[in-house]
Amino acid sequence: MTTEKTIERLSLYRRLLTDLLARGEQTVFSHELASKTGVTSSQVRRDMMAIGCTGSPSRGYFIADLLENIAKILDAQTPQYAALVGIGNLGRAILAFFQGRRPKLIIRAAFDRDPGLADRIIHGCRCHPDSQLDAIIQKENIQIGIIAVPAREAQNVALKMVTAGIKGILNFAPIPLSLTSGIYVENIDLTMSLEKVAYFTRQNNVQGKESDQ
Amino acid sequence: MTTEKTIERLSLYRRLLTDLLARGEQTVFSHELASKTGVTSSQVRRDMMAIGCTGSPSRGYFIADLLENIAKILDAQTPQYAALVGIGNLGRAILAFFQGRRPKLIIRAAFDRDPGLADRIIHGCRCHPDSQLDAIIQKENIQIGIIAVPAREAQNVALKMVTAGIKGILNFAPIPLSLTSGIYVENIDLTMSLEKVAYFTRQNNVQGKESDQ
DNA sequence: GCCTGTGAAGCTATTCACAGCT
DNA sequence: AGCTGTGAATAGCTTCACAGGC
Repeated sequence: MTTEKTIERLSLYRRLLTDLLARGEQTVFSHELASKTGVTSSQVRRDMMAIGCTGSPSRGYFIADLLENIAKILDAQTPQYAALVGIGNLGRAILAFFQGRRPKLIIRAAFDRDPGLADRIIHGCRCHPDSQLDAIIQKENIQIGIIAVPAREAQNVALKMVTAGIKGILNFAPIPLSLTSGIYVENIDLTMSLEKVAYFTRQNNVQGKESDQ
Repeated sequence: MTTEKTIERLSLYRRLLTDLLARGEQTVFSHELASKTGVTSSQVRRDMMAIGCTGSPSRGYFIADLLENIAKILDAQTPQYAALVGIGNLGRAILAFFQGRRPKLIIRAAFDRDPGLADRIIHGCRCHPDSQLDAIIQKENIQIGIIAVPAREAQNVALKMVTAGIKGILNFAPIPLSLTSGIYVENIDLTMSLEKVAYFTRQNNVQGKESDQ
């Protein structure tokens, strides 16, 4: 099975490979991809194996082939839709990030408590008042939720999402959500990440721990 | 030694524990903390062991004791300063998140290419033009950098940070930075995270993989 | 009886090391 | 000579399971 860590690396490889292809490269060796992404070349070869790609000792891997196989794993056949809740600075940043990036993964609706935002279009995504969350998620067949509201509202929003039929959540609120199992939750916790950097920066100063990637 | 994963959980525990303490709780059992954070109770006990906390079978752990020991690990003795580069939506969201959250971890300066922002104060943090990056990082003894600029500028900003003396970086740009070793880099890659959620949401639908935390 | 503390076991992820190919 | 593909080894992380204490 394709594990969580592998999926993360595939997403990373894809960006690098897309770039290489755009520059006219046709093939790539495992050690090249490795040094650009900060993993080892064995790791790259293992990952290529996992997605059923095969290279040749003389040329390495065909970039187009890799991209095709990565897409087969990462992209849905039919488009997947996501809904964002919380159109503050963070929400807008997220919309900007994804705008038209992946044809098979689209943020189709955004919600906010502030009714003043209703019907505005931000980075190509239509805004709605909170109250329509349930109806629109169901009507538009949205399966992914993105939570970008303050901590105290997050649990509540998550429950509403699940009720509306959402199956996976990307949560930016710095609290663990408690939901019925069967819902995939990915947490991005900015506070935690900064504390982590602060910690390892100190260790660095003291004892010279190596950089990652 | 205290590993990366442990540090992440400690940050999480701390938030939960702060909350519990504020509600008047004095003690907590490993399984309570476990269910609130989505880890197992063995894991909690292991982590408590790692930070030198000890509980009693009848009462569990003293919350105040845990918080003190967690702070001993996560917080610096003297304040640590961070600098943010890129005051767009993402940058502002980050500033809002951290404003006064941790007395020992302060975003002391923000930089942007847009000179129109110079000398404004956003969420308590003073903005500066790009050109002063080097001087201010050195003068203010800033050791942590936060990169919230578009992908194409990130590598360049990172190099400038390192030249100015920064030792750890929190990178939001969706490309791996290549830096001299000895600099700790933590990447937060929004595109990757959303692709990951999309992937596991699909798997969920197909075969019922369990939710994490 | 229900908890903590922890050695031992089990899992997962990564790296080693080398046979085989070109 | 330098690369891929991969079994075997290693390292890292989590859970099991149970002794010991309240």
